[in-house]
Amino acid sequence: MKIDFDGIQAFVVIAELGGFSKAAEHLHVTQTALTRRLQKLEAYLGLRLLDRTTRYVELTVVGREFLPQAQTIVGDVTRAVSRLKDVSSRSRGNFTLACIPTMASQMLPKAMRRYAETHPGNRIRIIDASGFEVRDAVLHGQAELGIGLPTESHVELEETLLLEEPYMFFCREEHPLSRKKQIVWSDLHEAELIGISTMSANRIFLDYQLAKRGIKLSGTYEVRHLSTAIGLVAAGVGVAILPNSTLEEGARPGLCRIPLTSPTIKRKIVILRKRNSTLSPAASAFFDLVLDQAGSS
Amino acid sequence: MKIDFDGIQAFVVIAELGGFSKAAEHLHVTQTALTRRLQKLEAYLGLRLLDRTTRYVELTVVGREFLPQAQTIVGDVTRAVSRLKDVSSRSRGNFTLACIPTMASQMLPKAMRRYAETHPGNRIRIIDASGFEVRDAVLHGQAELGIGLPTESHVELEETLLLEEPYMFFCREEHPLSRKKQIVWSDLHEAELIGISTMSANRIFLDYQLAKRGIKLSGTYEVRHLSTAIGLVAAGVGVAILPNSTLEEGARPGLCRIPLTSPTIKRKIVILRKRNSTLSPAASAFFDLVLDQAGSS
DNA sequence: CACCACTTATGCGAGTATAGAATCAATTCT
DNA sequence: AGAATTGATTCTATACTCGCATAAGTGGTG
Repeated sequence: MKIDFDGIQAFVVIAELGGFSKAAEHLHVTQTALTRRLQKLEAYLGLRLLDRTTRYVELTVVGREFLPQAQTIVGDVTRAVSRLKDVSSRSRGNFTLACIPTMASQMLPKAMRRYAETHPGNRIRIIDASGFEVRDAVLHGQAELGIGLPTESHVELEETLLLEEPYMFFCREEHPLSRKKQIVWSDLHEAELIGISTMSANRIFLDYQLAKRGIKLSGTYEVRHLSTAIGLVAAGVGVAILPNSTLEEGARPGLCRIPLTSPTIKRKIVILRKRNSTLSPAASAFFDLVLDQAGSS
Repeated sequence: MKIDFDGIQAFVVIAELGGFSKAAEHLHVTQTALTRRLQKLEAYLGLRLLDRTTRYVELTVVGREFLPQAQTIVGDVTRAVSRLKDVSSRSRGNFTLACIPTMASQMLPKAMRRYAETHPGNRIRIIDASGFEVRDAVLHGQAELGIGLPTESHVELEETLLLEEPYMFFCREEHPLSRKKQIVWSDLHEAELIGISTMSANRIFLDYQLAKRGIKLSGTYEVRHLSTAIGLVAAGVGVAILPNSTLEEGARPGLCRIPLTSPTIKRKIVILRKRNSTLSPAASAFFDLVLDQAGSS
C-alpha cells in the first residue's frame, strides 16, 4: 500500500484555494502537475473528490467529508517535518548534560554563556553528579553528554580530553606550611589531612597515582564532596589535597593554595559521549563549543 | 517543500520492528529500498534518525523524539486512506435522501430493505418533506438524492422518471358512487371534495392537468397532507381524489378506491440529483437500485 | 450564434527517481 | 578462523513525474 502524500496535499490546497491554477502557484508547480496528482489520487482511491469543470471546482460529498482529515494530515506532517528541519539546520532543541560539581561551577558557566549566545532558546538540563554517576548517565542515555573523569575504558563510551589540572595543597594562612612556595608529598606525613571518600572517582584516581610512586596518604577525616572539604579547611579543621579548580581564585580569603610537586599529579577532565551514537544537533553544537574552548585555553 | 511520506513510514516501521530486513518484509519491499528511503529522508532532514550497525538498529535522540509524532502521522494517514478505499470499493458510508411522504411509506421500504441486504451497515438519513422541500434539499446539498415530483426544469437538477401513478377516487363504502367500476370527472360536481392545500406541488400539478382539459374542481375542505385527507374520508367527512399510492392496498377496510377516467390523470414520481455532481458511492448504489426496481415493475 | 477569456485536461518527450539483484562489508557467534 | 546475519553499495532497468505546448470545455458578450 503505497500512499500518495503529494496527492492529498494537492487535494487540500486545490480545495482550499478553489482552483488548480491558484493551487499550482501556491505550491510552486505547474497546473499540469496538480491535475495529474489529483487524478492519480482519485484513481488510487477509486472515487472522485472534486467535481470540476473549466469553470468551477467544488467538493464532492466524499471530498467534503475527507477534507478536514486531509487538512489535519497535511498540517501535522508539514509541521513535524519543518520542525525537524529546524532542529537540524539551526541546532534547535534541548539536551541533557551530566557534569561533576566542580566543573559545573568552574568550566560550565562560561561554556553555557557562549552557547546561549549562539543558540538562544535552547535549554540545557544539567545533572550534577559524581564521576561515576556522570558516566552511568551517559551510558544509559539519561544524558547525551557528560563532563567528568576518565573511566576504565568502556567500549560504548568515547572520552575526549578537555583539560588537566594539578592537585594542590590547601590550608589556612596560619598553617605552618602556608609559607612554602611549593610542597612535596613527603611534607604531608603528619598533616591532618581531610580526605575524600574512598568511593569517589577522584579519590580512587589519586590513590592509584600515588601508589604507583610508593606514596601512601592517611587522612584523619573523610568527606564526600570537594566543596565540603574546602569548607572544613576554611574552618581550620585540617588541610586538604584537592584539584586546583575546586576553589576559584580568590574566592575564599584566608585560604592558601600551594602547588604540590615531586611529583606533580594532575587529574584529567574529559567530555563523555556514547560511541556510535549520533548526538542531537543541539548537543553536538555544545560538544564542539566545549572542545573549542578547551583547545584554546 | 516536497515531503517524503514513504521515508517517514520506513522510519516508523524500521524503528518498531528493530531492523531493516524485518521492516522490508512487512512492507513488501526489499531491504535495499528501505535503506534508501531512510537515507533519503535523513538527507532531506539533515539529521540522523537511526543509529545502525550491521548488528543493532537504535533510535538517535532526535529519532526518539520524532518517533511518536511519526507514528501518529503514519497511523492517521493509512487509516484515512484505507477508509476511503473502503468507501469506494464497497460503497460504505451514509447518505441523505429527501422524499415525499407517500413514497416514503410506499416505495421506499422495499428499496431500503434491498439496500440493507447489499450494503449492511450503511445508514440512510431520510428527510421526509413536501415536493418543494425535496427539490430544495437536493438543490442546496442537504440531500444527495430526492424522490419527488417533476419540477420546472432547473439546470442544476437532473430528474429521472421512476414511476407514474393514476389519481384515484376515494370514498366510503356507503357513498353513492362506491358501486361504480369507474368514475369520470363530471360525476364529481356535487361531491363533498376534500382537497389538498393549494400550496402543495401535488395540487398545483393536478389543477394544471385539469385546467388543460377544462375541468375545474372546488373542494369543500382543504388539508395539507394526503394522509390527513385519507383520514377524513375514512371518518365520513367527504371524498377525495388522491394519488393511488396514498393508501396501500387493503390497508383500510371500509374505504373504496375507484379509477378516475376521462381522462385518466397520472402523476409522475422522479428521482432527483444535482447535475454534474458526483454521488457518493453509497448514494450511487442506492440510485442504481431504485432505478432498477422502477424498471422491473 | 460566433467569438473571447479563462480554466482544466491531455499528448509527448525528457530527466529523475526508485526498485531489485547481486555483491560487499562489518559484526557476532561457534 | 569461519559461518551466518544484516545493513550498505553498485549497477541496471523500469517507472514515474514533470513541464511544455496545446486541446477541449464553459460561461459571458457583442
